[in-house]
Amino acid sequence: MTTSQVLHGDCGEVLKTFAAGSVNLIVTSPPYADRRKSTYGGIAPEHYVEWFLPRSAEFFRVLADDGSFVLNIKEKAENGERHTYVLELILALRRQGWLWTEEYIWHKRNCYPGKWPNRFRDAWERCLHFTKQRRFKMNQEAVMVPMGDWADARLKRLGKNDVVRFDSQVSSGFGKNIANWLDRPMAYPTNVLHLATECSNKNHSAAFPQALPEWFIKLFSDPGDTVLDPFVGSGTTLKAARELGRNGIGIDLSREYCDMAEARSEPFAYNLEAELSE
Amino acid sequence: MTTSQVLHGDCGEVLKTFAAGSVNLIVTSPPYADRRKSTYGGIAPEHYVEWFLPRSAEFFRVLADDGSFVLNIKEKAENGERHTYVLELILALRRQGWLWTEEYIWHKRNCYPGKWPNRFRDAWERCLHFTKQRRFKMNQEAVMVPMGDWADARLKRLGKNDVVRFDSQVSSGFGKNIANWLDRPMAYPTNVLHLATECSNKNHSAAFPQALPEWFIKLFSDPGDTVLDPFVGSGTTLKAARELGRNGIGIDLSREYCDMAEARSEPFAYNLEAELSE
DNA sequence: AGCTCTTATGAATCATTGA
DNA sequence: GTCAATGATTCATAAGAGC
Repeated sequence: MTTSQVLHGDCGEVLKTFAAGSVNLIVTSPPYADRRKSTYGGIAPEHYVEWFLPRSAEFFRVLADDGSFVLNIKEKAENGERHTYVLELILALRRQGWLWTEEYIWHKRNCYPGKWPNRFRDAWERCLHFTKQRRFKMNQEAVMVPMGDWADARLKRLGKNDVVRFDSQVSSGFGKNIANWLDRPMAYPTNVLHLATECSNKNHSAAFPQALPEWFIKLFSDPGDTVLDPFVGSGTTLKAARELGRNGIGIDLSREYCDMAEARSEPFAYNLEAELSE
Repeated sequence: MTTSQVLHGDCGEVLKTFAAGSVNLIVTSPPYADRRKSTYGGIAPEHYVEWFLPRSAEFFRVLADDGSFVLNIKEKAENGERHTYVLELILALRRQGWLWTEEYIWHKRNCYPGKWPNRFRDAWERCLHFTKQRRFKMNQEAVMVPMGDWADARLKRLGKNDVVRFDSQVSSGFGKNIANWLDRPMAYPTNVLHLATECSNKNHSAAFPQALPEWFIKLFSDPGDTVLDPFVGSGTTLKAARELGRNGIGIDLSREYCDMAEARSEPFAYNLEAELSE
């Protein structure tokens, strides 16, 4: 039996009540600089690192030694330039003791529209992977993908509604009907995740599609483990954790977000069937 | 009439003979840390920034005020961690006066194989875009891509040799037969470039596929402009520049690479027809 | 031509061995 | 101890053979 709980407050404070090493995986998409002004006061880019570090110190303490910390983030462009606070954050986290193990790329197929004279639409975000040790828990087989030439052969007789499309060969295989492929030869994915942003039918800004935390939860935790999202927002990470048989803990400064996350991660919520049939 | 020339020597020295502002675009893939030991002696990661900065100072001087500098690079993983010298290089280049305008992602479809306990195969590289001013030359229309639904319809009756394949919808459209699409509705690409590494039939390591410099040359220069590759290697950038009607200048420390680049960029080389029919 | 099959090979990374 | 060299692992392509 797994549990989900949502805690209200600043994760830097709330986590102080947690036992050291009590969390197996942290997956989060923190408030970006100058965003979510209502809840976090809109952290200025220049102060982002100093705002982040005391919180990541608690992440380090509560994370198990073989655990992983996955940080989904992307620097904004302002006044014609990319900000450097994410680069500085990576350097600062290493000084705090984290190992910068890998940088995964989330390639957003349908990214935000727009047109500017000096840049194209931004179609990718960083998923920074930090660990405490060089050896950590990694279930590579849990995210394997059908091999390339199968997709080739299959493509020639595809109908328009075949959901597979570009998911398979190109990338890490977030095709929804991946279960059909289990008898095919499988290959390991790469460090580029290729999936669409979720078209949110709820009335809040969808941070990331559920497939994103799902992938990392399958990869870096076992069933029965505990997954933490210290900036839980609308609760996508908790919902993914619950559906994969992991215990979920979410924290958020906003009472409104906490309520929403709790509703979505509650197994007997009124909209369970609707969600499962997605 | 455009020209191509290849100069032998260290770009930091050779460029001192160039007039300020005489180059419109710099596209290069420098030797990565600890790679290409035979020619560059394998720059150690710890000294990469100090090795790079005097050379990029010359890049800054010879680049026109509305020009661009595109740097293709990727940090290596060693002892379980990603190195940070590329992050430090970005910060150092900004201190040198460059604007870090954008970071494009080159998504390599066929990346190097391998299996390790702590990471997947690396399928992407950075294409860092630096400029001297906030307003610079950018021909967005030159790299437009056919829109999704047409590519969708087309895909259903594709033969294996139809070059389009996954290029179109997913990404920035490096399909070779883009000329066929001119009457189609077009869209602007994103900052994720999606193309395969070139399997080189020459006896040297192919740095990047020709489509990569082609894309940036079309985007950030006009016909008749001058394109510089200060680490020209096998000469892919020069070949792309010549075929797009730009003047090309290549520099390399290795006499062997210089000869190769010169042969490939020479319009009346013996293998011209073979190259054009590719 | 067009298709299928085989083979070679990469801007790689890690564990192991030996000096 | 540290450091350099070697082997194991892996898959999307191109190129070539055969039909």
